[in-house]
Amino acid sequence: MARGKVQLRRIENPVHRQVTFCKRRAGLLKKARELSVLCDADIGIIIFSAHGKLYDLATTGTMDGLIERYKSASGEGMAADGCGDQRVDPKQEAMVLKQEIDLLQKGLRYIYGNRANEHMNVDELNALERYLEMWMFNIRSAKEGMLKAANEILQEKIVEQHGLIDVGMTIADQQNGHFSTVPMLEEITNPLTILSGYSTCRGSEMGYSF
Amino acid sequence: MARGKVQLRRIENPVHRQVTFCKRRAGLLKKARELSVLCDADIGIIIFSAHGKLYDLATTGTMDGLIERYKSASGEGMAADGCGDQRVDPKQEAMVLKQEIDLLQKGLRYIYGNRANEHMNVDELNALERYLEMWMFNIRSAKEGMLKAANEILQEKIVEQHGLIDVGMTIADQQNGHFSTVPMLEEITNPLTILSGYSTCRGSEMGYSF
DNA sequence: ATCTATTAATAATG
DNA sequence: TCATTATTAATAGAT
Repeated sequence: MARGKVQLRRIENPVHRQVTFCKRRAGLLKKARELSVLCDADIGIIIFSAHGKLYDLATTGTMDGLIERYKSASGEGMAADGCGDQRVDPKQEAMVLKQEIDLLQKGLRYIYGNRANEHMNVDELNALERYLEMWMFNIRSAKEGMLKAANEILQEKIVEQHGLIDVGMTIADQQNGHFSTVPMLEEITNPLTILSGYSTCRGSEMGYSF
Repeated sequence: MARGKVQLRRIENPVHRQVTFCKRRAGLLKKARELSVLCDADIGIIIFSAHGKLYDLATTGTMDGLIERYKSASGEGMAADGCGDQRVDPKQEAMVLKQEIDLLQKGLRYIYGNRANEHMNVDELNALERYLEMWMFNIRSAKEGMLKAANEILQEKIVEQHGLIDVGMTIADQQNGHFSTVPMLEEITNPLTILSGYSTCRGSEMGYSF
């Protein structure tokens, strides 16, 4: 994509190769971040340079979390369960949650000390910040008592867009045998998980500041 | 890269989002293959769609192989801490920390669990909110610190006197449009534990690289 | 590291 | 889903 077409083979000149590696590696990670944000995907990338140096990216949670999720997801594909919708799979949901908790815990450790051992990169900090923004938004919604109305709108939106009601609601229904006639925070969708109802409430757009 | 600039936020229209996901996912994997071939790199990519479907790529061997290699490579450099962290009273600290984690966990359960019996009262919500605010503040400060360090390396010239704050403000502003106040380092405290101090973190210590 | 001439990717559209 | 194309984005080569 530049002065001259590129041949799809190993670049022999070591200097050129190194330069291209840096540039394209940056480009690849940028693309991954964009895809993650634009399409609500969770992406992990592992890159070993020719000399064995590691570069990585996890757009959600930590790489370890993504790896665990990968192992469980890739392992189950060929076995029993047939063709259920994976969205509602509690295991999947749990893996996502676990990843996010991993990140929160990592953030805790980072903030509390032992900084020498904790290397959070900008991406992880950004992810953590996004989670906190959403979480805070939800808390404030609860406090302001606006949740009920917001929730109804949100649920309608979700139902019409995905034809799906969040898992938690179903579980709560089963556990309690009934559902509260005055829904409060129970109905809010996963605050840390972008794949659920989070659509109109980016923290950065809420106009709060401190 | 097409008719109209793209905004870096979640695509709301589900159809557009799905189409973009397919296209950009293909593009990302293609870029990864190219980088791998051109520069002799070993690359693994894990993608979970918003619906939890897994897509992956391993340019060399298997994903499991890359994962193993990743684990051994990232595991290095992790040593016992032992660094003289000046805590006041470890037991006191632990108690405070435990209380705060309990609160966070309760908040998590509250938001995630959809349990009618898990109602947090307003005081708890307020406390949780304050924690999150401070946490977020520190995260943004950390990001700012990284950028500032990077900037210093780049410019190799440090602004004099109060000029340093101006630099911080500018960078922070560019990073997130909603940064209302510029932190002064003296004021930054541990987000969850107000007792403990805050030590500035150099960006160079934090695996910041693009 | 930066700068551009080019190619490559892709958003909108059919 | 598949093809087209007007634009933007990425980047190879040069500095």
